[in-house]
Amino acid sequence: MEIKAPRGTYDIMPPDSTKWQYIDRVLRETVSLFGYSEIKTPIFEHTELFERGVGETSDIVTKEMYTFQDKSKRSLTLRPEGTASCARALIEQRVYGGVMPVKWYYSGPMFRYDRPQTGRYRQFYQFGVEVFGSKSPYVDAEVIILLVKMLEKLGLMHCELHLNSVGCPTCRETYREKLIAHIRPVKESLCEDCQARYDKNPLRVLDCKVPACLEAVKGFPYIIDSLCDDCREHYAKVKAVLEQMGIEYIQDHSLVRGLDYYTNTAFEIHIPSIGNQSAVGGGGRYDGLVSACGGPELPGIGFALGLERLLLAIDSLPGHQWPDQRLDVFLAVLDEKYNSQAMDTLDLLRQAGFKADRDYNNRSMKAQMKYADKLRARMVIIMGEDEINRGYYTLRNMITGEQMQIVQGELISRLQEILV
RNA sequence: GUGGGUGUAGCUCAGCUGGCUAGAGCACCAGAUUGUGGCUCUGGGGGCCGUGGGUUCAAGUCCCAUCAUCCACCCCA
Repeated sequence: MEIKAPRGTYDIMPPDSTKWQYIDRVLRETVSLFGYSEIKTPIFEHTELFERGVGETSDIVTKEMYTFQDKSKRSLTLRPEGTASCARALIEQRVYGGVMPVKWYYSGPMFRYDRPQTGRYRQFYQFGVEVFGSKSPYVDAEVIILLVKMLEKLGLMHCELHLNSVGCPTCRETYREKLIAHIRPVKESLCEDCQARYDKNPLRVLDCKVPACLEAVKGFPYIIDSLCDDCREHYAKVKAVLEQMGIEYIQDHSLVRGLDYYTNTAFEIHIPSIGNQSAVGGGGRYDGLVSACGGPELPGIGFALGLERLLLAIDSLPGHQWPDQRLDVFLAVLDEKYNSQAMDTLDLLRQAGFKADRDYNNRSMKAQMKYADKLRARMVIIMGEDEINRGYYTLRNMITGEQMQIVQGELISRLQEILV
């Protein structure tokens, strides 16, 4: 019986792994420019952290978590997202006692028991940022600017930024009443799920895609018209800064985040060309999170990018070329008896900073040339009987086909001339 | 959790209404070129036809189940 990777998981293999390295590198460089530092948290946490931090009524907590008991009967859960762990670390390490705000980023696997689909897996990869300790709308704007910049650096210039404000608990309550009043007369025509949402979390009726529901809620009141003075001002400032920076956005009145701790600014980035799972990134402000996790009242804001979806989006870019992986030098060794010289030469090449490799399977010259071609070597050094006896190297340029003989002492300097 | 599609060589797939030793292209290995890659030609290795059961003289082909995978809903990144 062959053992396979569990449902919804997959291996990232060469050559694809270089794409992942590339994406991760570009994202890290970009957040670093904005002053963010990396945080690495455990991949599993106490289940209670996610129940409190993500929201007990959310779909993630109620049906998508990988929860298990360890040998001491602790209930642990593989992290379904990154924000709760950041909040926990902030509290546990007493970071809030220091310089504010703190700006963190993380990158790694998350786990949700979902039905796998295009751009959706049970173990998937997210890259996220969090800022704790500032209420400034400029921080909201900076985070969104950063998000757009990260996508631009990956060549994703044409993304849809959806923006909304979900207000604070006070204005959300006012809005909730207005919305309920609007929906009540048409409640019977809603889908089953929405009838349940009507009682528990009516805001979520707004992002239901069932045609009957879309029709029923038509003309619904907008939450941004119910915001209190503070929230309205905050939102206006965020939008003003985005406009100043030339970032276009779509006011999306039905953008309601699924996680309970979000306040004020909410945003999502969509790339429609990758299909129905088009949200590549999303986030918002969560001023209630840290206290909900048992810490002090401390504002926060952040977002996460789905790396599988980013990769899909980059792949769908017309004419996009991933950076290619080439070998600088391949060493063709024509007889096993030259192995010890070959290892010295390899060492020399690598010390000089060249990506160098050789054949270890005692293949024929022809097979080694083919192998060098597969490895996309730019140069091949041939070490055969004549070379060893007379103290020179034969150097073949695999791109131009030129071939030359050089004395041993000049190998590195000649390669540097050719390859740099 | 709901609905639909698909499982045949490492990969992409063909195999009509059940009927000889199951095929192609690509990839891999070797040779043509006994010290030279990409092109061409020749040859070779490699399949319990996803798994289990059933119908039949006979199943890759039909039926059931199961697993996996893909697509959509849902949810989200």
